[in-house]
Amino acid sequence: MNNKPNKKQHIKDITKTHSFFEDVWDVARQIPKGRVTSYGAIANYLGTKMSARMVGWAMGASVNAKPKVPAHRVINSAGLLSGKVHFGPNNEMQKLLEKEKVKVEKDKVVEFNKLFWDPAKELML
DNA sequence: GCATTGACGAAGG
DNA sequence: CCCTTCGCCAATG
Repeated sequence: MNNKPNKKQHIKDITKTHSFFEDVWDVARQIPKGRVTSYGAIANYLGTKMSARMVGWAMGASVNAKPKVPAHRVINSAGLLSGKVHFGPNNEMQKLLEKEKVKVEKDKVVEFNKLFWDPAKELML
C-alpha cells in the first residue's frame, strides 16, 4: 500500500485525541507499583525503539496527562533517575520510588535489573 | 529549511 | 565512577 498519510497531517490529527504521548502514558500507567522500566523498553514496545528520546520527551509532557502518569517509575536503561529534576527541586522522584520499596542510591535504582518491568514481555497480550 | 535541544542508548577512554 | 562521542526521531526557534 503506497497510500501513506502525510506524517505531519497525521500528527496534527492525532494530537487532538491520540498522540505518541498518550501511548507512552498508557504504558507507563500500567507499570506495577514497586517496579520500574526504561525509556528504551517503552520505545521498543511502541515500535519506536530507535528513539528512546521520544519517550522521555513524552514523559516531559506527562504533566498534561490525565490521570497523571507515574513517570517516576520510568528511568533510563542504566537505572539512573535521569529525570529527577523534573519532579521537584529536591529528590522528589527518589522519595516516590523509595515509598514503593524501590531502593535508590547515587540517583540509581538498586537491583534495577530485578525490578525492571518490560512491557514488551510482561504486557504482550 | 537549517540549527539546536532533549527525562535516551550504547560504546570508549 | 565520570566524561565524551555518535546515532536516533521529533519539536522548537
